[in-house]
Amino acid sequence: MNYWLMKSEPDVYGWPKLVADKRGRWDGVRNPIARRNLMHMKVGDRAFFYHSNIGKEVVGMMEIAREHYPDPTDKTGKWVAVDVKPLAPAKTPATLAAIKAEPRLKEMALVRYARLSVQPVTPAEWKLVCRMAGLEP
DNA sequence: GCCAACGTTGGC
DNA sequence: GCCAACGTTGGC
Repeated sequence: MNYWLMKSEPDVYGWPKLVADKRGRWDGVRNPIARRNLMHMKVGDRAFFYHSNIGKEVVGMMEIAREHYPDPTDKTGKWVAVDVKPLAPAKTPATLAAIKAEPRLKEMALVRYARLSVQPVTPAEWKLVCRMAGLEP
């Protein structure tokens, strides 16, 4: 199983909306590296939901529910979307500040490539962030 | 194919 | 609101 982190601005599409919807489409990604990551996702992979801009914290855990398919919001046919399902909310959201303060998370893509909206997470990083967020890994 | 100008993301 | 980092565009 692979682990990921996906960012969304909560005032555009936030965790509570995904929970209410029970399932969501992760679309609108327009960055080649993020696209490559989307294309590597398999059903059953886990992903953190990160609130960018407002909150700046990991607020929950999701599961990939459908592998990549053409993004319906994209006319060019170049970009892809995946479907996600919420699994569990963070009991104590893991903030960017806390993640940056943890030396073992120095190499995390969230820290190193701040602008990448879909990023891989290593198993070690996954465990640590889960612990910080009060999530079952 | 290079690179300057410009646009966007996202933290602060 | 600012700006650093980075991606994209377009002239050459």
